[in-house]
Amino acid sequence: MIEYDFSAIEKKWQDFWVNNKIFKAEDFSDKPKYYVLDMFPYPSGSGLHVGHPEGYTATDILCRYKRMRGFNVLHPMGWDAFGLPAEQYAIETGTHPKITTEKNISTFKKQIQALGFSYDWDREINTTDEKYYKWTQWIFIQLYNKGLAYIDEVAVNWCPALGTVLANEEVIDGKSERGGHPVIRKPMKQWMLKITAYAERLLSDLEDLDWSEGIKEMQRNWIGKSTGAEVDFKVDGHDAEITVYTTRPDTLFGATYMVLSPEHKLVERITTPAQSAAIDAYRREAALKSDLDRTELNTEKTGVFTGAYAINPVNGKKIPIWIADYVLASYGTGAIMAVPSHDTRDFEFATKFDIPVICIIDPNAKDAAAENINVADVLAGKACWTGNGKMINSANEAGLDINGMEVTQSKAATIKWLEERGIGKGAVNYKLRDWLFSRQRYWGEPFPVIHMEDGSIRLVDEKDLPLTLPEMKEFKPSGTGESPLANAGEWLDYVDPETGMKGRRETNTMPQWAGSCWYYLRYIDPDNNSQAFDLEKEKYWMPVDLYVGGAEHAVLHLLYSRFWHKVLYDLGIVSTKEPFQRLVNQGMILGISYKDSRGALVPNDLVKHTPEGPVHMQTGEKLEEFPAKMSKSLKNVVNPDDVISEYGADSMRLYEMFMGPLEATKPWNTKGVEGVFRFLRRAWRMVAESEISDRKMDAEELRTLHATMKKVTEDLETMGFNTAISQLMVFVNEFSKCETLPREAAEKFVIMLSPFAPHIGEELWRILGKDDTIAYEPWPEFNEEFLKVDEVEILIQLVGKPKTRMMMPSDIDQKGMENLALANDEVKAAIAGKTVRKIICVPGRLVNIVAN
RNA sequence: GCCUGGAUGGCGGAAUCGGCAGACGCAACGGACUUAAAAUCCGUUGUCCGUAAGGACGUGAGGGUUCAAGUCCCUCUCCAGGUACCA
Repeated sequence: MIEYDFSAIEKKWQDFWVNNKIFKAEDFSDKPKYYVLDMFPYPSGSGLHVGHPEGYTATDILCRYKRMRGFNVLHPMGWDAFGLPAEQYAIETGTHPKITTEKNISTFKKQIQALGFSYDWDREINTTDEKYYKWTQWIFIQLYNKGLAYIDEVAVNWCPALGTVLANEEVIDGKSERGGHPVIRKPMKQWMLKITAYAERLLSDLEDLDWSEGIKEMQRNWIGKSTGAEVDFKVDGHDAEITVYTTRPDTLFGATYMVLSPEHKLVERITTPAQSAAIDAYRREAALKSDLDRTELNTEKTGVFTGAYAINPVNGKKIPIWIADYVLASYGTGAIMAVPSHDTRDFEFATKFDIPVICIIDPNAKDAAAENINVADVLAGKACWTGNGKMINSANEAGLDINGMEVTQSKAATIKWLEERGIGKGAVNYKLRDWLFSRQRYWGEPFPVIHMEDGSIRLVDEKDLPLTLPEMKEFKPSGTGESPLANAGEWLDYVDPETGMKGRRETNTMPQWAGSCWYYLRYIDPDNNSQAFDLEKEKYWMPVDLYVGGAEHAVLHLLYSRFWHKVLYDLGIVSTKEPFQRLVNQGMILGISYKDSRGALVPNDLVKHTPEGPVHMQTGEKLEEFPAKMSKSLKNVVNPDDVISEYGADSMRLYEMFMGPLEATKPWNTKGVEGVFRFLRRAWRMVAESEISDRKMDAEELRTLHATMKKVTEDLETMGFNTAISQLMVFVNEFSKCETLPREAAEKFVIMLSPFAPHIGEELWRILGKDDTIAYEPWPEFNEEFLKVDEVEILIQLVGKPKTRMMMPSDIDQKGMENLALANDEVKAAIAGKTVRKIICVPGRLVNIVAN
């Protein structure tokens, strides 16, 4: 008999799968299709961490299960390989990003293959491959032709000292992350994508998706739809109007001032000479601050009076116009009417600058009490009330009277009045902004764009794609804020072959999101050189049936790719409105960390384990164990390679799934790997090192087998991997007690184990005398018949408390249960002298006797 | 602040429709095997009281509904993720 030698077994079957293309997905098969997608990784230099294989293992188990269920499964993998780290490494070492990327991909691929995932490697894609980004560029051209791509002056984080533009996350407290140099806002010409044109569809189509409510809610918040009205205010003494957006048109009578964002285009025109110096100073200061700074310093409201007044259209009153950076240029119209009595921000501002507060809503007394707000204070303008109530002081002589109305009603009435007079209209607004689509980097897709001498923009002809990145030796920033491509020499030059007009190529590149926006479509037809993908194949495979990945992509990646997908849908080249039908986010895996009594973190290499618990190696102080994000500084990072070499890939996979529910955050505990490893060894011994017999199973064995088939099947359908594994453990615990193992039980168990631990599954299948792969064996069907028992243990409760247990026939009716229970000696003794009020019988479970 | 999750033994977690809380695994303890150890196997293990039989308590806290609540309702606390002057 052979020992369980995981390293030999795993190598053997991984080679077998790859060499025989066991997991090749077939286009247009008669079988039902099932498309399972993993979020493809950025192949970083540090290799795989234990978080990656969590989602990958879950999808792999499901794919293997679905194949056994007769599905034609598409399960591909690829590389999201453009990105900053390779470029930074290039700046430091001169190594071309292409070389770094290739090296990292090969490490990642080796690590992923060592886990035995059943990917169809013939469909591997790489976003930095010019055969791939040719089509990313092609999609950009389609976006441009549809009017969804435009150039705009947008402020970027410009760091003069580094001579480069920084991403938001590279700026900390207004300083560059590296070096701590000052960062300022500098307007630059940038490509924008008009995602806002799709805001409504991105919102409403969420409805039919099988995603967790949490993720849908995050997307809804990000899109941020609000309904209200736009209202025009005349400026006193000027031939000008200011349009404001408000969600509370009903509060117009309470508007006592108006605020423009510092960037508002009317500010210069309306500012009075006396105020202009102060206004200029304030605007200059605001321009230097990033949006982030503006919101971080949100403690004190600031602002300056322009000297001008607006006319409140409902009552003709003159109200002062201020500028303040709490009003953002990018939302709504960049101007607000301020109602300090019923908006907390306006109230703070008005209090600070002594602006009148006029109450126009009499608060609902109960609501006010619940929030500890004094109604008299609100009515006197000394407190702010944002809740419900009845309108007061809200009528004019021009036919608007909303006094006494509740909020919704008064809103509608006001909008109607404004619309009739042409001074306002109902309006909808979204927080969602257009997508800043250019980066000042080398390592990204070049835009297929030429800026011509005469100022026009020309797109590269589709037949001339891909526009490849030029070979360069230096990847340093250009120093002007442009991408390193500004130094690309001849590559930049373009001459129109017919007119001879000169042009210069776009030097921006696309962001990392671009390649990941449509990769799921390329897997469908990865080698197509005449189309992004074949339309018939797309119809066959789409949509993605299950998409699994980390929650960190909940908003941006998923929103951006949904947007591109809808554009492609409108172009008629994809057949579904949405790309990802079902989405599951795997939880984070935490490492074990330690802290001392003061709560200070202690790196794991300074911790000594004693029988009394962990202590500090140097001070001997007792430490407390707790889960924390894996990080280099805490030295609590678990490397999958180490786990695999010690316990094998099957144990690694099994443990990742056994830890807890896929979507939960859970701490890694290497002792737990040992536990599942022991289970696999027990399973090995049970099948490979004990006698397999053709004897008939007894009723109890049949029940265990069929209960296991039922539980594992149902748990796979709901992705309850941890409980499926525990049932397989129960099976092994039961059948290990048998002298000989019935052949049927052995075979069905090995089939059920194989999606979770495929290497040992294949090997045990061989040992059971089979000579084909187990990957396409039909999944075993359980039979409810065998789950039946003649007698069940019924709990007898007395007034809801467990009293005793007794056996009863399993098909007994409620009356029979009652009779048997009352005939029980213990029950008789317990209810002696008491009156039975009520008896509740739950078949198969319990009898509850209410007596006193 | 707001939105979304969550809180169950020493630890990770389990518990269809409200129906025996703690499956399965880890750790710990006891035993068998062994010269010994490892490995393996068998057993114990929610807490408290009790020699025992047995009893009381127990799913973040408090209240409620019910014959019966981890599960349903109300109030609160804490933790995680997201978001942040969005008018």
